[in-house]
Amino acid sequence: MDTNSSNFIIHKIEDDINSNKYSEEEIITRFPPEPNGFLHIGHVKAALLNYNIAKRYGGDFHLRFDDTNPSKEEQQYIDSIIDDLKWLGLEFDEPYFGSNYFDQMIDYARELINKGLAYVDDQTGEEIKQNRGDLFSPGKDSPYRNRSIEENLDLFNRMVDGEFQPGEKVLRAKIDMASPNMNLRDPVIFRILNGKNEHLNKEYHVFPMYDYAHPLEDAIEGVTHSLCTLEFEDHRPIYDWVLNNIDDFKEKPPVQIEFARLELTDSIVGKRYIKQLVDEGIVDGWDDPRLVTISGLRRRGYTPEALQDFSEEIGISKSNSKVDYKMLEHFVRNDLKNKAKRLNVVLNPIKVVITNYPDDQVEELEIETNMDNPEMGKHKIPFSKNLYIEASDFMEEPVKKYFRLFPGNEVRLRGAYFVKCTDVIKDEDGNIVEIHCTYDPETKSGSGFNKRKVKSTIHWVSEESAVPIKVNLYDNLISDETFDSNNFIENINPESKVTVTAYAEPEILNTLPNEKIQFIRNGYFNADPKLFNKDNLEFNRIVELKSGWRPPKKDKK
RNA sequence: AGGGGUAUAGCCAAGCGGUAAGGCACCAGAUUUUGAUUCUGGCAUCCCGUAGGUUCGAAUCCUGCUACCCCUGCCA
Repeated sequence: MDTNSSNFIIHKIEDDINSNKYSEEEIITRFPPEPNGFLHIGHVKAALLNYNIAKRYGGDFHLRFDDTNPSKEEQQYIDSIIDDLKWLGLEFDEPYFGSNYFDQMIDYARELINKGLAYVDDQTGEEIKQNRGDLFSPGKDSPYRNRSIEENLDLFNRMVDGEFQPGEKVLRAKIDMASPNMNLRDPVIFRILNGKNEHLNKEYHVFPMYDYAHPLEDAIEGVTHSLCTLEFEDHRPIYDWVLNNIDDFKEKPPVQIEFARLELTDSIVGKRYIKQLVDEGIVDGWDDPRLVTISGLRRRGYTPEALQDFSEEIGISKSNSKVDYKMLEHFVRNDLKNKAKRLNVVLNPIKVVITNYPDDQVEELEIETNMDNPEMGKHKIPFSKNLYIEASDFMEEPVKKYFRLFPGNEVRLRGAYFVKCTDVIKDEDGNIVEIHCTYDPETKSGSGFNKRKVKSTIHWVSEESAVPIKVNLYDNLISDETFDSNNFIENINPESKVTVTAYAEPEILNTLPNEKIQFIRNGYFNADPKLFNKDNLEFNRIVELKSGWRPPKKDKK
């Protein structure tokens, strides 16, 4: 299944299986997003990691919404997360919700109070902060730290009942105000928020904090291995503390294992930053094709297979790293090369006239839809006297090693004939208006002609039958060097999206929404399902083709 | 009285005491009706952040050092 199987996480799990702590089928993993935004490529890595581990052992995988902060969470995010994960290819039962366990969490808090391990603190937020100390000096005990169990219980019950205002009181774990680990300096475990839990449709006056809620959510669901990102390493002691102090779970608590989050060059990964782009209207929405959100990548035309392969290949480790964006692009190309229709589409046209071709003749030529995948069959393409070719496929004064069209040179028109450039027609300002060529009827595609060879094949469309289409050419939103978390918005590439009108062969009219098409020599494109309409076709470029040759830079003086 | 992590090629990443997998990128060549794809070869020649140590043998074990990342929300 997964090739990169021998990593440190698998080792730990395998140890647990070999020592009979768990049988293979008992392994349960979970992917726990907070529903406060859309999923992105980083979540793909995390979700797939958890999912593939559960699959590997025949255990269970849970999608669980970590919805402990009602002020940030919205139904639209829950919906999108489910949709995106299903699209990615994950299969799971009804999602779990952390908020379903609020009543149990409140009960467990009473257990902690009864054990003298939690207390109600009346300090203000500012006082708590002051007394926490800092990285180099210990904190000070709260004056309320030694209240009696009875008083704590009474106060907590009144918090739960809604007798107090937000900020008035919190419930804290009684651990160690002098711990070198800040997370252990009596962390707040319940705060007062007079919010309605939308999902449960029930009023709550206290909401649990992540550090308290997460281990309990895992334990309640029977999760065995709780995989999270590196920044939670310092939280592992509190994770363990909570479970070791609750009788129901102290026997066989889940273990937290951390791995490095995904970073990608030339892109903005990170919900916080993506949300800012969306909120400020810099992109069109969470599914803007320039974003590395799952929905953005999907709209751009990326496939689930490509994301899965990518995710597999980047591996899992604990070192902070930044994966080259080219790696992602490689896996879409790789997935699409045998799936996409390959059509002649001219992005930047220049007119060609075949001077020795009959004026009104139109030939219906047959052309393979994907030369590397004969199963995709053939389709018809009309050929006539007046054509468009790609401007970059012609050079009036060719540079060395240029073997496309130039005066006196002969090339093949893909699926048609050899043509030789005889003339270049210009207007009074010296701009090229059209290129005149002659064709050789003997060289018709498929005729087996082999008396002479050409060094290049170029794509074309006939002027009369060309279908104008709208094409969005995307570039990265930002370059790796310009990413600065404080003011990255200033460095957004204004040309990250450029829309051009292109000319396509008529076969494009048989395109379906979301279908992938390779525009010969111009890369892979996706029929944007959101903008798709038969009278006004719009495509997004997924990724460019690799090019063994690029036109030389404009003369640098 | 700070604590917790991580260092293997341009970028990811295997490796778990027996003599540096794989992928991306890149380079060279072959095939090619897309300068794509495909194929072949080359890409860490006393080397695994660094300095020592243990060992017949070290990227793997030990010690010191250095660099980078995370932590002082009633966010997750």
